[in-house]
Amino acid sequence: MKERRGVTQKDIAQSLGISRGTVDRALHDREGISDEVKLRILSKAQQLGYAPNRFAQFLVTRKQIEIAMITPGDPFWTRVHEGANSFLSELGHWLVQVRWLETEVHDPERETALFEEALSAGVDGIGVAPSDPDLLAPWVDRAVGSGIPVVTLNTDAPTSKRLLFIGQDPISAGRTAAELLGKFLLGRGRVIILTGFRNVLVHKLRMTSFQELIASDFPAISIEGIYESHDSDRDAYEITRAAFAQRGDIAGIYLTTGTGIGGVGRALKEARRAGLVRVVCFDFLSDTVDLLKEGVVSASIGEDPHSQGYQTVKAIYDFIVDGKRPQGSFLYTRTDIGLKANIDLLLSYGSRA
Amino acid sequence: MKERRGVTQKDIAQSLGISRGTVDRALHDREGISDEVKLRILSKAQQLGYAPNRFAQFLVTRKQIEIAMITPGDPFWTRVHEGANSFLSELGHWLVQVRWLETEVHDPERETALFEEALSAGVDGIGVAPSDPDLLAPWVDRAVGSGIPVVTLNTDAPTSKRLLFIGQDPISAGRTAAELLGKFLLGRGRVIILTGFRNVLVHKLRMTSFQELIASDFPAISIEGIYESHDSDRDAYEITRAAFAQRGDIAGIYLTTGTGIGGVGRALKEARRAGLVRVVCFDFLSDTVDLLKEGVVSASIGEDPHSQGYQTVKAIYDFIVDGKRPQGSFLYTRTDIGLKANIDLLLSYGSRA
DNA sequence: CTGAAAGCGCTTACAG
DNA sequence: CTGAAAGCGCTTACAG
Repeated sequence: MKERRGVTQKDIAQSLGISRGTVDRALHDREGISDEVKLRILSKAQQLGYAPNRFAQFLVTRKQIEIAMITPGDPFWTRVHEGANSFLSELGHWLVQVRWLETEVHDPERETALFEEALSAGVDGIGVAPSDPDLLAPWVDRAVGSGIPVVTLNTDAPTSKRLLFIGQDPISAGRTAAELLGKFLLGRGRVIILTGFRNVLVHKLRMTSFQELIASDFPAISIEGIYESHDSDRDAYEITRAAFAQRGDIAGIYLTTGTGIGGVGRALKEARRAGLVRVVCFDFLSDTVDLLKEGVVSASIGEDPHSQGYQTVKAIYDFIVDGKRPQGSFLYTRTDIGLKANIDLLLSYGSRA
Repeated sequence: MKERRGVTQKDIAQSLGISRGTVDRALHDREGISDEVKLRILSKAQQLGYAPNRFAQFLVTRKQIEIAMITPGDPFWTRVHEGANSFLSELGHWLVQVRWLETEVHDPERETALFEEALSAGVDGIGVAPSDPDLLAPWVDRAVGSGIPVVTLNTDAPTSKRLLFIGQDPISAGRTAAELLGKFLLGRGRVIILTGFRNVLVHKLRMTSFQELIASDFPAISIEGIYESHDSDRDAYEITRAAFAQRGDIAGIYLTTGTGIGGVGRALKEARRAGLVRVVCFDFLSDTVDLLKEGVVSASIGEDPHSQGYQTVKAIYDFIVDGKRPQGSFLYTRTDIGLKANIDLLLSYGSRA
């Protein structure tokens, strides 16, 4: 092993014949230093290629950043948590602490209450998956206004002043689903769409981008119906059952969400169409994984929850410690494609990436 | 921001009424300490929940690990390098330095020479992608024997004493390819296989696992021929051209490698079969990306080069600093599926994950 | 075998 | 506005 030796404040002080305290003041823009001396120090620092020794800094300040993560707690979010933790390597845990505040899946009131709790606890940054973006936006703006960076993950609050959104690009996601289903159907046949809620932006975008790509690249595929599953297995079951009762020649099903697939699968099995109808949906929750392995779901599209957690903590950390702003205001995670043959690998990998 | 305060050596020393130097000796198994005192110190440390302050440690020792990475330098490997660098976050660069030693794509002599160079330069760990595993194995064993951990990435040297192999599981990869092509062909039709070299283990495994899954899950698909492309565009072109001259009803092509796809594409275009024949291949090199976007390649399977670099450095670091051995002796990266609709996202993502 | 002291590079009071 | 000193938690010689 080698020894690392860089330029120190002491080096700068000596080469200028001044004290080390003054050098520190200049470097950190602290009070009580003349402009002239400051300028000389800064240019000398640049000339020598000074870089602060982070280890010495952290040793003396012992400052620990606290980041609040406000998200639901179901299995999907467990993987987000794992991702956040993996940013905090052995060293990272000294620098950053994550405070998990668990909401229910759709409980905007609780969410704002937790947001308020985080602020009053004095956290240094917040990651949140807004279930009601408009309701949360003023809270986000308040935090950002007082210097607390907020990153939205998984779902955005686009009208707010959040630093960054991290999650899937619903348009790419819908196009990927369309390309898959189009290719699985050899470019022809009848398809139905089950969307979660028509007025949820992400569901809408996953749907319209799907329709557009089908129309342009697979004109011989017809979309026979669009239904709201309300993210419920029961509704998805009824819809699928009714659709097959009405016409038996449906060749493909596109479900814009990760929930409700259990109902689709049950209806297909009952209609003896499981494995014959091509089904494309989202996420790798346990129902989906089971149905992939049974051959009932042809493919499912992931949104890389692990990376959503990792990148959220990283973005907040970089902003607080280095004042680094992200490149754009969106960071899109990848659209992983899960098949029967690769789903186990995709799942096992997340926990250690 | 909060202040972090943990248990220190000083705390242990005071509570035992001894000096701090002695505590340090016990904690690090250094010479010159009685067993009795050592035991008392260790149990007190445990009792208080002592954890060394890494920042103080690194500040005083200023030890920097040097890891040699011996790999080719083409675009694929650039992404491996990016992955390795991303492990070295701002803090990591103080702790670890990576020395890149660039080989040619298939030059075993140069590889062993570079391996020797790394050893005599006194590096602390080595990552290598062996082009001739048997030739390199004794060198690997020599390094490991003298305490220098070696990780193979992308290609393995299974008979050697390497700490870990990081790369794609060729069997999962072949099965994923088979499932894709099988589904794209609706389970029937004639397929040809182009493999790189029959005697390269990875190519062989990607081929046989493909054949097995086709035979079991898609019995109506017939494999009409198996050819060696020698990883060359020219050979791949000739093979494809000849195959289509012989019989025009080939519905699918499986290429077990990432090189040679340019030749396949050219032959398909000339035969006016581009976009009609389903093609599945590997990696996301520029030819492949272009052909995906043109619709000539239906899907390509990636091996996550970014993560191969990241995990290699991480495994070596963990071993050297914490003595941590990996769980198993294989770490399989994920088999990303690239389509026209998601390929840009997959590529852009690597550079920032 | 054990202790006391110096020093890694920085920040933070405290003097002047 | 500037300097001298103490101290963060550790390791490393140097005494005893």
